[in-house]
Formats: sequence, structure tokens, C-alpha cells
Amino acid sequence: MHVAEVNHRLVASPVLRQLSVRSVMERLLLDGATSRASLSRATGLSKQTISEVMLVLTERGWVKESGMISGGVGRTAVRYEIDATAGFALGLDLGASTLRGVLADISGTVVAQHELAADGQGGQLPAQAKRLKQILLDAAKAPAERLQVATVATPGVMSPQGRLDLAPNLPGIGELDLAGQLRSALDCQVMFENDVNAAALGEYWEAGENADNHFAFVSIGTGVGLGILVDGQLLRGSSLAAGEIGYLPLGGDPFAPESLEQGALETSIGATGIVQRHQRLGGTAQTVRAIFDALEAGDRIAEETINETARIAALLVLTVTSVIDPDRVVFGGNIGGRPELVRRIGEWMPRVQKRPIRVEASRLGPRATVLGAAAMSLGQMHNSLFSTLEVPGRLGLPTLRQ
Amino acid sequence: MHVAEVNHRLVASPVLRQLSVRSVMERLLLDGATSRASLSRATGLSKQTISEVMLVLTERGWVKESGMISGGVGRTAVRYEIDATAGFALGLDLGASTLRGVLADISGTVVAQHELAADGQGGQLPAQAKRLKQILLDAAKAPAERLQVATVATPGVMSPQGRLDLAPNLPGIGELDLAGQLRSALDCQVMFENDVNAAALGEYWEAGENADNHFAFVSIGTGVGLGILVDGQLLRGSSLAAGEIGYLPLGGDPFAPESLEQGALETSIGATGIVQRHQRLGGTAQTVRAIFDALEAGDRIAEETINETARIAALLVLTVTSVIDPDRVVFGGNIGGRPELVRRIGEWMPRVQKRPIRVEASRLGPRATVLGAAAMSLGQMHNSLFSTLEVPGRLGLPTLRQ
DNA sequence: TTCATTCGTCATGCTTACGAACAAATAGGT
DNA sequence: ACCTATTTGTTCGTAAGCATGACGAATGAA
Repeated sequence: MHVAEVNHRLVASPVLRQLSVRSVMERLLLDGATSRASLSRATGLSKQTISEVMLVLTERGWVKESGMISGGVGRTAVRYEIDATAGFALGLDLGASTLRGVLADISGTVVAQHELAADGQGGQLPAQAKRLKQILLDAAKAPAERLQVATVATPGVMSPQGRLDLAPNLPGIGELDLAGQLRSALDCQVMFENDVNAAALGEYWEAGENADNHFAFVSIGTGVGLGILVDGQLLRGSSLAAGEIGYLPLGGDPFAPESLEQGALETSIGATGIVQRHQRLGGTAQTVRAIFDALEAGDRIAEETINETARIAALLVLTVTSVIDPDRVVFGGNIGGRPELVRRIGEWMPRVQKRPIRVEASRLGPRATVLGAAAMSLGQMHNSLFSTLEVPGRLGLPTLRQ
Repeated sequence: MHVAEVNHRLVASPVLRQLSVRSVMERLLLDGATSRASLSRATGLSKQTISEVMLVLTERGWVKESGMISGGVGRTAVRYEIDATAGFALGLDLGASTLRGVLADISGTVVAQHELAADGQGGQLPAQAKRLKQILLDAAKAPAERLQVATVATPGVMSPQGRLDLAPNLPGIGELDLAGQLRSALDCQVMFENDVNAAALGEYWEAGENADNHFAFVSIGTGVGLGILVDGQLLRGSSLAAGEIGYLPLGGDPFAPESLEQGALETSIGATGIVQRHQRLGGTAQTVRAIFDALEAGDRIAEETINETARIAALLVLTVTSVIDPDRVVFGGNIGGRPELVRRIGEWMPRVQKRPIRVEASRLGPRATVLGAAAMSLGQMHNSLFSTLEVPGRLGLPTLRQ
């Protein structure tokens, strides 16, 4: 089978066949390896159609035979499964101190992960990304041509001009044509996403079948951020600013000039805010990590600091549940992922909200963002390969005439 | 043409034809009357396919010829348009003092509207609804069999058992099997929706082509509520509680016991909260209406009351924009729709948020809810008639394996 | 060994859509 | 008055896709 064949999209196929291919691939992705007969039952398509579709898919290299199914009554069935090596999706997390990467194959299996210490200057970034990509491809023995999509998770916002704005932790990066340079360095379709949104998607993906499709992820670290999933889709907002919660009027006077600059909530429960609170209470710690260490050692001031932080975070949970009513709120980030903090947030909740709400700590920790980036690539790969068709789910409303 | 034919759904048609019918109907709904040739260009389907589809649609009664198009170069074209009398959608707004109704035809034109003073007791409601339905059908000369869907907008939440909960303004209504009784009284498919959500949809619908598909509607009246549209769809939340903003920690101490009972925000800017504020400031007014009257007369205490209310509402806008980033926030309800209030909210905004945000007063006023209910019925009618097909827009993610 | 069951293929027929050719109708120019 | 370019809409032939039902193959259980 030639690589050219593998890369060939199913664009030319007519509408009906595309729909059939799509439902078959969806079943294979969700259920794993199966026979044609059970695919026919699962999709409602006739056995005949399934056979035709599988013929096309094996010729194209997306699907391969994988042994037989025997043991039950009746004839043994030929088992088909997605050829996991047919396409790969890359996720990158562009952090302040590390550059993380994850490579997933088309079936959703993570086949390689690695991280590099970030060089001080942003100018090195595209070259580093290229190196990381190659390391991951080599580790997975994946040919470079089969890398279909990469997603780069970044702090701040990627401007339409391809420059990274509002990312003070990555000095000097705003001057680069980051999008263009990464596109040529990675040599495939490249997408960009906010790191908190990516982390939200990562946690959602990790939860797997238990995932409710309505989900909120709060990141507390140097700054604060919120990622929202509605019906399994990221909610980005009309100016891509959904989840920019630093300015929420919680934990400080929102009308104070510094709140307008830095944001009341961020000032209150961001890393520097927590350290300042500790110092106001008489503590001497210089970092949040030191405060958590003191907390573990039984220090009263640290206890009070974290408890007050949790109190304000509980108001944040109240705010999020009041507005979008997620099934649960997951906390992550350097600070937000701390179980000591999350437990205290949960303890505050009954005092501000009658309805119980699940408040949990991130299960993926620092890997949430990079896995979410890989998930975005994976979703994009599937949809561009098997879903070129534009079928809007619902009709829009006609113009109102009254 | 028989009514039985009109009511016949297109269920039996195979997939491909359904898709064709759908795109044709969508174009006709959005663009109005056109010729078959231009439909062919607009949909990408061939001219003969369009002709076949139109034949089916005219036979079924959904579409009819409507004169000729001449004047340009070339042969005159036969013009087709949706037969507006083929189906009707009903919206009802179940308010504390009035029962409003709107009847729209299949093309989205409001063909009748009327309201009845609500009888004191909730038990009369189904009979009143039936009467209102008949009044509207008579006014529009629409045969009852062609009423396809009705949506009833209610305060509170409709429980899965069909009882209306959390609607203190409608005493005694919680005991009724409201859903069942309305279904048999209205004698068609009946849906239920929260009144604030319906109002949000109404305002969105009214904005028409200028509507951005990302939109928030805040209602301030006896209580406070929020309706959110994401991509033109209502955001309901995982327990149908999205937009229940009464408990937001704004304008009062969220840890106070009365905040847990009544909600801090609702206590602060709900009707009674505003009156109490006025009295605390030394005023004597008993109703919000009186306060607004005094404001117009130049009263300083009223000015201060409303300004403080606007200040807290501005924090609400900040909260909503921080979380979901809508294109604009529209205020409605008895109090929220007041331009004097909305103007002051807009004046407070620059003090808490750098990014400008459009804050506007409802254009539909008290009719927003009933129009939104009609819009829901209309959408449901279109989708059940022309979109029986289940085609998910995007593929889901496979299980994560790592 | 027989039988019920399941898998997969083959042959057939139906529905749908498309392309090309063509007839019909019109405006505008000569 | 006539011709031409343009647009509309139909007819006819062709191809694609799917379903149906019959059939052979392979298997476990009685």
C-alpha cells in the first residue's frame, strides 16, 4: 500500500457513500474491532453495503483485517479494525518552562510522549517543536508523512495575524510569526488553542465513557482560567474570550483600579495573590509551593491562607454552576490541582449553594493540556478524513415577520 | 389537497431524498419565493432533482406555485414558495397575570396574537389555554388539524413528572398534572420551556439576520434569570439549571443565611430588593414602578437606588461576559427592560471591564417570551417535518488509551 | 451425523441523482 | 419583423448506491 493512497481523502465519494463510510468508521472507532455482520446490525446498513464500504476502506488503508472471531454458534467471522498506523495526531503544550508533546494514532491510542526543557528565548521554539515532533515520530516508528494534524496549546490568544498575544510568561514571543513558523516547522495542518481550553478537553477525554458532555475545568496557577465543554464541544465565545475569568468580581473590589488592570479574581487567587495573602496574615513564604509545604507541616497561617483561597474558589464554582450548570467542575493547574485545596473548596460549597455539585481535582495533572491538544488534532483528523460533508444538525429559524 | 396529506410526514423517504428536500426547504424558508433554476444554483443540486423534489413537495402541500418571475433576460420562471397555511406553530406564555399566545405559520410569519387575563386559580389554566388556542386559530382562519406544535413557556422548571416546580407566582399550580392536561387541551405536540430561556430565544429571533449566534439575555423582574444561546441553540445545562443566576455572589454576602435561601443577587436586584434599597436610602416607594416614576421626576433617592442597582447589574454583565463571552447582553423583564436602567448599566461597564461590550434593552418587551415560545415550536416543526434524519454534525472522540 | 445458526457473497431491482441535449420563452438589438 | 443570446425547465440515458432474498460456507450443539 502506498503512502499516497493512505493520504488520499474520501472527498470525491458521493454523498450517500460518505455517510455510510462515516457511520462505519464511527462504530469502529468507538467499539473497536468487529465483523462486517455486526457492523451491519450496528449501523442499520445492509451487509452488502458494509462489504462494499470495507473494501474501499481497506484499499485506502484506513482499515485492515485482524484475524477471525470464533467460539459462538455459526460460521467464523472476519474481524476488521482500524489500521492504527494509517494516521497520527500531534499535540503540543507550549509552557513557560517545558515543551510537552504527545503523539496519538488514529484509534486514539497515545503512542509516544516526551518533553523538552524550554529554551529561554521564544525564537528557538519552532526548531524545538520540530525536534520534538521527530523524537515522537521516531519513538512510535511513524513515518512523517502520516502525521495529519498538530495542535499547539498556548497561553494567551493567537491573533488572526498568527502572533501570540497576552502571554507574559513567554517573553519575546509576541514578535514572532509563530503560526507561520510552526506551520512550516511541523509540516502538516496546524491548529492553535488556548491552554486552558485544551486542558479542559484533555480532562474530558480522559473521563472517557463516563464523561458527561457538559463540563467545566478551572485552572489556577500563575493566572486563572476556565474551559467549558457544551455537548462535548469547546465553548469559545464570540471573541474567543469565553473562560477569561481573571476579571470576575470575586475576592476583591472589582471597581478598584488594579482590578481593572489585573483582574479581581486573578489578584485574589492567582499565585502572587495567594503569596500576598499569606504575607498579610503574617507568613513569610515566597512561593505557593512553600505555603502548601507549611500547610502539610500543620502551619496555622498556611491553613488560613489556603482556606481563604478555597472560600473564594467556592464562589467561583457557584458562579460557573449558576451560569452554565455543568455536571461537574474539575480543578487543575499548578495550584488548582492540589487535592488539599480542592477538598476545602468542596467543604465550602454547601454554605453557598444548596444543590450539590461535584468538585474534583484534575486526574491528568500537568499532562491535561498536551493530551487535550492531541485530542483536538485527533478530532480534526477524523472529521476532515471522514466527514467532509456539511450536514447541519438542525435547521435555522426563518426570519421573523410580524 | 387533503389534510391527511398535509399532515403526512416525509419519514418514509430514503436518506438521500430527505437531504435534498431539507436543503430545498431550508433555502425556501430563508430566501422566500424563488424559481427552480435558482434553487438548483443555491443548493448545488441538479435542475431535474429540484423539479422532482418540488413535485413531491407540492403534492404533499408544503409548497405551492406563486406566479411567474419575468423582467430579466431569458424565459420567465415559475416561482415557488412555501404554502404558509400548511402548518402552524403555537407559543404560549404562562405569566402570573396574563396568558399570552402567538400563532406563527410555517414560514415564520406571526399570523395572530392575543392575551387573556389569568384566572386566579391554576386549575383553570388548561381550559384557558384551549380557549386561547381557538381564538388564535380563528383569527388566522387556520384549521385546528394544521396546528403541529405548541410550546408553553413557564416560570420555574417542568419536572419530568409533568408538574411545574419553583413557580411561586402561580399558586397551586404545582399540584396539577400540568403537562398532561395541556397536552390534551391543546391537542398537538406540546413542549415546555423556561420563560427566560424562551425570552432569550425570542430576542434572538427578532434580531434576525443581524443575530450573532452567541447571545445572552438577562431578565430582571420579580426574580432574576439568564438565558444563553450558543450557536443559535439554547444552553440548558446538565440539570436544566443553566442561567439560574439568583444565587450569584453579587450585591450581597453570599455566605449569609438568607443568600442561601433566596440568593444574593436576587435579594439585591430583584423587585423586592430594589424597593428595600430605596427604603434604606430613605425613600417611601412601595413598588419599583413608583421608583422609576420618581426617577423621571428627578428624585435623588430614586436616582441613587437605580444607579446602585445598575452598578450591581454591571457586575452581572461582567460575570456573564467573563464566562461565556457573548456578542452582546440584552436586558429584559419588567425592570431589566427599562432603558433608564440599561443606560446606567452601560455607563458602569467601563469601570469594571476594558473590553467594550454591547449592553442593550429588550426590543420586544413583554412579548419576548411568547415569541420565543413560538420560535421553539416553529423550529421543532421544521425539524420534525424536514429533518427526521439523525446525522450528527461531528464525530465524537474515541476512548483515550494511554 | 444432522440441524440450526451465523457469516458473507451474488444476482437482481429499485430509487435517486446527474449530465447532455433540447424545447420553450423572453429581452434586446438590428 | 427578425435574429441572437440567455435563461428556464423537461426528456432521456447512465451511473451509483443500497436493499432484498437466495445461496454457499463454516461452525457448535444435539
